[in-house]
Amino acid sequence: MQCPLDSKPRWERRKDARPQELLAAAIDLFVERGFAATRLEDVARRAGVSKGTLYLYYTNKEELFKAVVRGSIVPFIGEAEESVAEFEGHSADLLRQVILSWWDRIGQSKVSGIGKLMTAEAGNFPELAKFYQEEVVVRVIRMISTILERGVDRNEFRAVNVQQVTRVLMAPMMMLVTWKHSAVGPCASDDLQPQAFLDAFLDMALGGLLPPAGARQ
Amino acid sequence: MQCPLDSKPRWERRKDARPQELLAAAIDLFVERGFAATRLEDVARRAGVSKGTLYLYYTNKEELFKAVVRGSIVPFIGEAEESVAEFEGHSADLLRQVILSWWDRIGQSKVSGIGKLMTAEAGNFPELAKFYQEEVVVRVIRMISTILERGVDRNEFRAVNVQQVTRVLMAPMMMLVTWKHSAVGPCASDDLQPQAFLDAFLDMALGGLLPPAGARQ
Amino acid sequence: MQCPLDSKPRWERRKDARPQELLAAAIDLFVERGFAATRLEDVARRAGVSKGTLYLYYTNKEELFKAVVRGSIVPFIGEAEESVAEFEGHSADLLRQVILSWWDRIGQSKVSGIGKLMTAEAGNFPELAKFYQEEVVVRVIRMISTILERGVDRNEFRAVNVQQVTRVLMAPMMMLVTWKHSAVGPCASDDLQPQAFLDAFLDMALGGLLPPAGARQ
Amino acid sequence: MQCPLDSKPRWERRKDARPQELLAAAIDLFVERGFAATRLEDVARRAGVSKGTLYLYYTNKEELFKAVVRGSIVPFIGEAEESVAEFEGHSADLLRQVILSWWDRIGQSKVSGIGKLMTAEAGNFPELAKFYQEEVVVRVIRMISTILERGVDRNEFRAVNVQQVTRVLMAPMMMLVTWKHSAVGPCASDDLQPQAFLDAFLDMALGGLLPPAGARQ
DNA sequence: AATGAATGAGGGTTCATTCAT
DNA sequence: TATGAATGAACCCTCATTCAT
Repeated sequence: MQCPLDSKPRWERRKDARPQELLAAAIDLFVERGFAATRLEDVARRAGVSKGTLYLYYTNKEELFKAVVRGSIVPFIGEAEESVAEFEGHSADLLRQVILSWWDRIGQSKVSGIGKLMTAEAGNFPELAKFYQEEVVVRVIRMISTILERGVDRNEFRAVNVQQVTRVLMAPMMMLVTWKHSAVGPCASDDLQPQAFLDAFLDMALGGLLPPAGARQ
Repeated sequence: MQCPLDSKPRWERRKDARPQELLAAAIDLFVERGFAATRLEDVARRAGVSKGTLYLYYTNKEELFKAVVRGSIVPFIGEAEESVAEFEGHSADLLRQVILSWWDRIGQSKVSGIGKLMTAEAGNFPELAKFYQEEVVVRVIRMISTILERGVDRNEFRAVNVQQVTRVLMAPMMMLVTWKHSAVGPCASDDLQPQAFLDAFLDMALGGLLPPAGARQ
Repeated sequence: MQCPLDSKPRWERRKDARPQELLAAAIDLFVERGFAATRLEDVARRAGVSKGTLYLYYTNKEELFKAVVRGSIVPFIGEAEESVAEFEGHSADLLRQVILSWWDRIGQSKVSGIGKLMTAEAGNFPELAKFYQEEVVVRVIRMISTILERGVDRNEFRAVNVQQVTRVLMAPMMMLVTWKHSAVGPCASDDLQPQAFLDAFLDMALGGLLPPAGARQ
Repeated sequence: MQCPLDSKPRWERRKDARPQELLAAAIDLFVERGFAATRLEDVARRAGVSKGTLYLYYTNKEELFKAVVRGSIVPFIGEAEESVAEFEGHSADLLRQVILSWWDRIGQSKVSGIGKLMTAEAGNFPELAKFYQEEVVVRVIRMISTILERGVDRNEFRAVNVQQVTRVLMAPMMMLVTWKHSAVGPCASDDLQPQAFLDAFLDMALGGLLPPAGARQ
């Protein structure tokens, strides 16, 4: 950890770990079964605690879900926003870096199932939808738009319609993780080749964004 | 009675209409809330009947759902398969026709919400997943693959990897309807411009399929 | 029937047969499943009529059941009572005749299942219990007691305790039919040999009733 | 608390007692109303808990019923089997002892109503029938047959047909408890004199089993 | 902090009975 | 007379949430 002399007794460290264990269990089950179909008793059991204990840390199911999002997707977004703000190179590299690190940190992991889940169940849990839209979707859109605008401003990208291209860029990523987590769909699980998909997607996307060859400096 | 030409009593006409009324109510609610979250009592109420009446027409919730699929998506697939078998022109026109008629008949309507629903809940309802995969997904894949193979055989398309391109073609369509029915996502509902999206998609798809200009006859 | 020139058209004869067809269907199902577990819809279907039609003939489930009893067991009791009243021979012969004709008409047929059914479900249907007790049980007890008293009066039987012996005589008969209709019990269905059982029972019963050999005239 | 020797808190003592309280309530109602007609809510209420609580202890209605059987009849059978295996005296005494202890532990109590219930409802609940046949009926038959064989082997009983006599011995016992629990039947409840019935039955049974006086040692 | 027993509202399904035709 | 569509109360079972310990 940060403190190499961890002065706390093992028992207390265990206690501190509880929320993390609960979040880990929760994300597994939420992604596997969806929000509504996940039973808090199962979450508690998987975390090795009792059902009542769960309520000591999270007031209810929705708060638990929010905590899952806050503990997984939101921090990534924060870091990505920072790296966008600090980046100094070519906007195409920035875009590629953001997408690949998204795939590395989110897309590949269970966390990406949260996106599919929200798409499916937002209608039944308006407060959750609002939370997710504000904490995740809006920030992602803003971040990608920012990259595009940066690229356009710096003449590294063509003068595209930023709003639409933002959506065009997000769509295939969403699709990729949706299929990855679904039991039906055009891709039997072993047919899905995410890496090849990503490569093709990036080629296409950057090909569409970079200025015509003749126009480059 | 009031209309002497209609020999059926009003009451019996209702009976004939009931299944359709129930299916209409069911599709509304299934698409709005998902399979698990839809209460049969609500379906019944929306159709203007009592809970018990629903069971006169459909054995249980899963059968009601299957009936919805059989009454909306499956017939379209059948017709599309026929039109593919009978078609005599250029494969690009066939592909365009199938996709546009899909948009017309399925994509635009509530029915398209079924796809999103199945993607989300298949894991929790394995029998439904099996049904949908067999009755819909497999047939759609086969149909699109058939079109691609036809195009390749007739030298109207390039010699693409049919299996993968089938998936690449399906993905944006799925995405389009998924966002259309979701309360969260990168597209606020009024930002989504399906027609423009479709045009762009078809341009891209056909651009990728047609042989290089020099090779065309 | 009584009128050899049956002037009624076949269609109307059919109508007259309805109640009998319903009773036949009802007894099948009541005996097979019990009173509560029998669905009137099944009764109607087996009789080849609609559920509503059943209610034209019997006001409700309990009345249907009573009609079954009235149409099967009660007439037999009436005849048995008559034959008891008219009989002129030895009381042992009378008892044997009554028991054997019971076996012939009731015990062997489905009707005997009614006895088991009432024993089991009387507690849940007090009105039915009252009806059955009055229309069947009390009359059977009275009839057998009458035979015993007749035998004792005529010095054909020993001076037994009529009340208790009545029960002792009824018990094995009830048992026989109960097992005949049950899916559990000490007798796998093919082990039960009713005829042998009856012979043994009659030997025992009459052996216990007839006066000691030395006392006979 | 009030009793310092009892280290468990009152609340936990309740938890330990719950299963027994629920079984007690269940047996009352099952015997009173039968399996199908017993509502779990009533069982719960009679045990002083809510409907949901019942499911903390028993997975479903059938399991509750099995628990009732396992907690009442099955243990008795186990003990009886042991006492049969260990017994060293005359087989007639063994038979008498087994029957009288059955009457003491089962016949006299509500538990005996289970037998009547199963006879009546086995047809509608095949899994329950299988369970009861295996756990109870088969073992009882085996036990009684064992006693009879023992008696025959030791020349304490005549060489009877063991299979049939087993059934003949069981029949009156079944009948006794069936009437005891029934609202209809030849015995108004206050006329039934079980003790006298048992005495007569044992006299008869042993009379039929013991070798003729002249043959005894 | 931790437990886990208890709750009770709610959803799927069944079926006797009614009633317009 | 005959139909069968419609009803609605009832029952089994689930699960988020509470709370005494």
